[in-house]
Amino acid sequence: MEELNQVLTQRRQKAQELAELGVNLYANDFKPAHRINDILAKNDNSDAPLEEGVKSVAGRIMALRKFGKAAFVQIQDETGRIQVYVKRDELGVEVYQIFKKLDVGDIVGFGGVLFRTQTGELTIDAASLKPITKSLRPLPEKFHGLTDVETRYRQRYVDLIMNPEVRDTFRKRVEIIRLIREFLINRGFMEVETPMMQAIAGGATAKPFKTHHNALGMDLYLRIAPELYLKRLLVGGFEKVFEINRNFRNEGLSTRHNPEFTMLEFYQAFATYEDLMDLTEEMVSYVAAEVTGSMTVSYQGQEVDLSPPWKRYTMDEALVEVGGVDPAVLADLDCTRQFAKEKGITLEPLSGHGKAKTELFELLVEEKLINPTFVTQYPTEVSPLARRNEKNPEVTDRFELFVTGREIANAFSELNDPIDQKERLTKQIAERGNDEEIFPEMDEDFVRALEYGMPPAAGEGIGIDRLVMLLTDSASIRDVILFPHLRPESK
RNA sequence: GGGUCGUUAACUCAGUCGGUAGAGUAUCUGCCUUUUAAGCAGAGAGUCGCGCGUUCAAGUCGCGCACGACCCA
Repeated sequence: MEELNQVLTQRRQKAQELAELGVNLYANDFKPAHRINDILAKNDNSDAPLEEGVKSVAGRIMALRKFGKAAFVQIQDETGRIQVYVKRDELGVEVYQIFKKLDVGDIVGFGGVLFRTQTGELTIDAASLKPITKSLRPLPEKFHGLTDVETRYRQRYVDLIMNPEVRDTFRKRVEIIRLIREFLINRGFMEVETPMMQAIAGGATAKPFKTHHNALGMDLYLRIAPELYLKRLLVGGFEKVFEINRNFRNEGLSTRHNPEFTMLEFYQAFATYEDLMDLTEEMVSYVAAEVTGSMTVSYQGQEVDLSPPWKRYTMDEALVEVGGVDPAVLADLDCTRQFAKEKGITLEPLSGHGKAKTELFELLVEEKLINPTFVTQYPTEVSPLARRNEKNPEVTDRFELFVTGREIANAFSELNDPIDQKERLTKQIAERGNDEEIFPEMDEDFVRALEYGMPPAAGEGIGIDRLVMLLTDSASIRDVILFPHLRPESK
């Protein structure tokens, strides 16, 4: 138990004194009839007469300016803040006695009629007062608020009380997800739920979290991707499915990585990756316009234009046009490898042309793609689950979407040839066989599903956290996750 | 994993050359019935992240650790 300092002790004493005055410190019998923002909105014209009648609101005291026998109180509910004017002569001596023991941070209810102060501020003239919840801890200072990022993440509840822009970011996050759902459902997609705990962590290459099921006596992994299950649903005959849910990857934390993060994955039968480029353009620009009211967003000082159509490059085109690479270098494997080496890239002896190009792309091109850009024709070598291009089997019918230099989406026409798929998975497993933190295993059931026949389809994953970062101008993924992972507090 | 920076009152921050710690807000007391970071007068409040070392003396210098931020891998 934390030792009580002076301030905490005084709060507890006040709470005791209020209790002795007959106040229920944690009452739950006050039903506010109005929300603060509604009152503000309906009375925002300073020339028009104010609404008549008693308003009742409940919220947290955020500021308290006390005079001898009167006071101005700022109270905040979920929707906003309003000022309340409290007078001893109106409330009566006994109620005012109780009022004087209230603190910033307490939750109270007020009833009264509206008026404007001499400076024109809309104010409730309190006729009644109801203490609802006593706060035993002081809020941060009123001018600077709470700025310490560690405390903001560890005590998000205080962050949310103090920082309206943080509340706004998380409202936008919810809205973005709602709009995506609506968009997909309106186009005939069905939202599904697939296992978060999987016996084989497939669908991506990443280190999984391991857990154990006692009754079954077996290890399970938290999923790194839902992909292989969503494809099983295509086999089952559902033609347009999506899932918005958490993936878990047992890797480092950074401004762009949280061990659990939210992915949208969707799959559409009889569609190609080109269809998904159109859909993605439409969906993201629609969501952006709805959430921000504009097709251009400012991200960390950069202007980003989201209006469609978006630029589309093949990887080779992007290397030449954006990365400034000589086309002759890309034409020949040895030239490409040599060029990559000059750029400081170390390649495994067995890695081929595609791997070299992808490394060069990451180094020379990615960070330059500020406005939304689709990059297509990813090498087959780095795309184990994607369908080969009919004309050039070295590349796949795949794209990634980049905005502000970051990957936002990854999509491809899905490989549905079970023989090819099994070979590629076998190769992939062999390649990562030495990493003890990855648990490679052939998903025989997935291959069996493909053997029944999966309709041709295209699928896509969109990192929701990164999309929310873009649309809320947030520098860190921790600013768009309510409770980001941190190390335990020391002590 | 490496580098840089940070950690001082509940919050936001100062702290000089190493000499036993300061401000504003918040809190407490008194005055104050239209304030807007309300005002005036007074008071209390600190394990200077943790540990070890150097020194007569450490918030300050050194080393280690913890937590966080940013950059790099």
